[in-house]
Amino acid sequence: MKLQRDFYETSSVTNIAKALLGKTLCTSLGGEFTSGMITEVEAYAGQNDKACHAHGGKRTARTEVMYQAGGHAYVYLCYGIHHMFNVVCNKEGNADAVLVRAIMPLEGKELMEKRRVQSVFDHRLTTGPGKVGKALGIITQDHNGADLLGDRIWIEEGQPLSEKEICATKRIGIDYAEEDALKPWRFYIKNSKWVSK
DNA sequence: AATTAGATGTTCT
DNA sequence: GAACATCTAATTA
Repeated sequence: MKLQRDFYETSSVTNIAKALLGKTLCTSLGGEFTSGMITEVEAYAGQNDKACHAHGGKRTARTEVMYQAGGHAYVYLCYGIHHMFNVVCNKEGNADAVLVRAIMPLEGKELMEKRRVQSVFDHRLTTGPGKVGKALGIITQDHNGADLLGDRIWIEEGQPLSEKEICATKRIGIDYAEEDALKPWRFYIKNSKWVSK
């Protein structure tokens, strides 16, 4: 069952981030299908969050997608190499987003391996934002702004998780964000191998 | 085992 | 030009 628009619009980013854990992220690109369970995410709270590209209500051509209604994909090219996949949250005009940092491959494992050009199949395949994008085939900005209710990229209902299985810590790689860098907005599934170390 | 360099696009100084 | 929501491979000790 594909998640509907109100899932992305009716809750706060941090709640959506937690709710996304255990769900199934699917892509069907160029006739090739892959899916994986979301095991690690980070919440970015738009205007109020210094770590977010759109903090303070800033708008650029790149961040424009984040201001759309929840349920769209924000694909961001980082360091000129890595494509990160984000889920846009909240209503149109807000710039909240959830970064998917790690998944556990379910279907299309061979395809992911091929895309990553990595011979061994272990947890390093899809643990890390740049790797997730590559494994899922999101390697261009073509998918920036894609509707998650469409048929290229979407999220389905997955494993129900209890609060006990969810762990919250501070986010990674955003030291420049001062006090916001300490916010416990990174969530992952406890006891899962499929999270970045 | 731990640190470093290098790749490289978008945005801001 | 510098910094950045990173990853890999090579080098160091």
